[in-house]
Order: sequence, then structure tokens, then C-alpha cells
Amino acid sequence: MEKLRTVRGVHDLLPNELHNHNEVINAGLEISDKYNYSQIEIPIFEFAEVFTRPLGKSSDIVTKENYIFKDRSEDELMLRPEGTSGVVRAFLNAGLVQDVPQRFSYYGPMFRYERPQKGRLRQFKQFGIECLGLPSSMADIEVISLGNDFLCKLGLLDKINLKINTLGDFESREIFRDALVIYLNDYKSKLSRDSLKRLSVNPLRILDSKNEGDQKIVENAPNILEYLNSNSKARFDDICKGLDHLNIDYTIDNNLVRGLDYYCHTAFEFTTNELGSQGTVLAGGRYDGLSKMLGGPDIPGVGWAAGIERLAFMVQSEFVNKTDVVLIGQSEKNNFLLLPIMKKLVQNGIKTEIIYDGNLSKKFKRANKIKALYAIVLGEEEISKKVIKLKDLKIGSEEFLDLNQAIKRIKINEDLE
RNA sequence: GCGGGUGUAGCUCAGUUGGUUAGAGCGCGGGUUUGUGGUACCUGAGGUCGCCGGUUCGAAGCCGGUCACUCGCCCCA
Repeated sequence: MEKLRTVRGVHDLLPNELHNHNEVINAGLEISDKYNYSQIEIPIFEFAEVFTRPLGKSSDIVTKENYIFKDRSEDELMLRPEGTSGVVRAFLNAGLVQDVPQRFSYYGPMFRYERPQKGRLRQFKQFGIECLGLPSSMADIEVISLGNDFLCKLGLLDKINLKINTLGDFESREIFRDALVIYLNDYKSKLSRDSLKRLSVNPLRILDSKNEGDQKIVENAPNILEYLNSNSKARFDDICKGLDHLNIDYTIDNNLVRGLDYYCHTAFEFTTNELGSQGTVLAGGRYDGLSKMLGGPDIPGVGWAAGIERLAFMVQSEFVNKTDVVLIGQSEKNNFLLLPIMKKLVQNGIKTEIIYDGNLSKKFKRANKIKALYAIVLGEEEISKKVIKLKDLKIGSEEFLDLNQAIKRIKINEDLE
């Protein structure tokens, strides 16, 4: 029989790697809890419309990167490609519109049918936060500050840069877009093929093209900051001021744009150059239009999502599963006597494994392999004396003790480490 | 979706201009050790050379296709 494997771009997570993921997730949950964001969980698949409506018919995520399918009742469903739409949908369904602001955190798998690369999988995990119901620029600053603290907690701040930009409100953006198209039309013959396509579909995207020729053309293109109305301009100034107050380093990058239609005003990205071309590690922005697109009232929102695999790759702490105690019986028939000992050790919070097979030599080899700190040996001599033998595997010393004394000893030494 | 690289033991990799039983280190099993691990020594197992086809007397090595990984583009976390 042919050996089965995972599907393309979908990977197993073995203990080592999962440990790194959990470190990222736990840091995220802890810091967002302190910022008073409450964890929620939403479905992994939804009616396709939850994503197709807000993401816009032209976005890649909807046109070619989706996992879309019909279930047995012919409903069009989609594996979620991102978290924000689902969170806002849940917020609307729960009637929390009555009770704003709401602050949420979430994490879990997302799905995009893309060509896999390092840091880009078809099933990948995101950690994200959303702040709903606050139109004030203070919410933008809060959210960026939370992201910054999250990365700081992971010890990654010195490897990561923050870029921010504004897309303006919808009015400013329209005016800017028109000006940009007029400018770019003069260079139609020199634009790359990709950008030529973008010119009609999503001209703002041309601004962050990696094509050198495009970049030269873009250098002298209209600057979004000059097209902002006074409200949009004031917002952006506030955000810069807020970040200054927090001593958060950032660079303004007027070519930073968003692929998804519901974004407006603030856009930001934390990037690294340690991951090759998939350098965006945490990104987000304001999405005041989203709630309405999902059929709800006009509720503003701002948030971000971080790539767990990408961050875990940078954290890379070595995971050692350290066993506290192994239980070794002299012969197989003593194994039954080891069960209540294990139970008692576990109740005392001690990580325990019974080694069932082999002679004593093999059992100690196993103990060594799993990096056990202590061995408790139970043989004929111990049974007749009604004690156990506690061996410290680091220094090799052995002692006859009763079980309660042994537990005490193990716990004392654990605390010292 | 487009372009480049790679694929040999569980892992990291050798393998000459195509030549007969495909190798190493680590890891794994057994032993030196009948109540005791780590070190050392001895020894053993493990490979349809990613898969399919072609060229050839003969293919791990050449050619075509395919799958997977990887790098860049696209896009994004």
C-alpha cells in the first residue's frame, strides 16, 4: 500500500514546532488580556458570502486562493482565509452592537490556496485582535501598541520594523486614486505586466510593486498625504503623535497599501528581513466599512493579525520535554505496584513515566534518553522493607525512602531549578 | 498562476566520465554488564535512489512527464 501523506502546503506539527507555536500564542493571549481584549473562537468555515462580500470580488483571496465548496445541502461554504470578517460577523450576530466598544482576540487556522513557500502555507495559523466600535484614532494607537508589546514580549523587536501609512477616508481615497491613475496612464507602456492589470483593478497596489521599473515610476507619483482631507490628515497626525508618546519606532511608508477593500485610514505592518520574501509578520489597519458590508450598522473597527508560523520561526526556542521521575520495577510483575505510585506522584504535580519493558539496564537507558531527573526503583528488597529507592540520575546517588519523603525531596529540588 | 533549485537509510549528507553486492556520520536494535543509565568498545537491522515512462548491453547519475519541498514573482500573516 502506498504511504499516505499530508496535502500540499498542509503540515503536521510535531511537539518541537508546536511548542514554538504555543509560545507565540500564549504571549499573544497574555498581552492582549492585559489590554483587556477577550478571547473568542469563531467557526473555521462559514457561508462563503461572509468572506466574498467584504473582501471584494477582485481580491486574490476570493478569486483564486479560496477553499470553497458545497455541502450536502448545497450551501456554498468557504474555509476562512482570514479572521476579521468572521469576528465582525459574530459580533453582529451576538447583538453586541448595543455594547461597544468590544475588544476581541482570537487564534487558529486559516486557509488559502496559494503556492507554498517557507512562511506561506495553505493551512496556516494567525493570532489576531479586533477593536470594534471606536471611531477614535486612539483605538488605532492602542492596537498598534498592543502589537508592539506582543512582539516585544517575544523578544523580536530588534529584528522587526514598523511601517505605517494612511489610506485616508473613502472620500480622500477616491480623489487620490483618480490622481494616481491619471499619473500612471502616462507610463502605461513602461509598467510591468502585473501592474498594467492592477491599473484598472486596484491601482493603489502598484505603489508597493517590487518590480524595479515600477518602483522608479512610482517615485514621482502623487503622494497620498497631499490628497487627504482635513479630517483624514488630522487622524494620521494623531496616530504619529500617539506612537511618539509611546516611544514606538516607526517609519511612514506612503507606498504601503492594503489588498482588502474594507480598509481605510490607518494601515501598518511589522516586517522582518529574516524570513526571505515572506517578511510581514504582523499587519493590520482600520476597517470602518466592514460592518456595513456584512449587513450590520455602521460600526468602525481596527485590528491586526499576526502569522504564527512566521513568528514561531523567529522564536526558535529549543524544546526539551523534561521528565521528573521514571518508575522502574525490578520485574514485570512489580508494574502493578508502580501504578498507585504514579498516581500519587501525578497528584503531587510531578511528571512521571512508568518504564514497562526490558531489564534494569534497558530501563535506565530509557530513563536517560527521556532526560529523567529521578528514578524510583521498586524491587524485592524495597518491597520487603516497605520503601522505595530514589535515585538522582544527575549525580547517581541512591537512597531508601518512603514515598512521601521521596515526593518531598523531588519537589524541593524542582523548586531550586 | 509564472520562473529557478533540490529530491539517495529515521535525520544530515557522500556517491568520479552511466558499469555489476549503493556508502558514511548521527540515531535505532542487540551485546560487553543476572539490581543500574550517561562514556567506551563490539555487533545488527534499516534503501522500490520521490513516482512514472524513455534512451542504453547496462541508469541513483542522461532525457521527458509527474508529485513534493525550496527560492523568487504574484499575493499576503
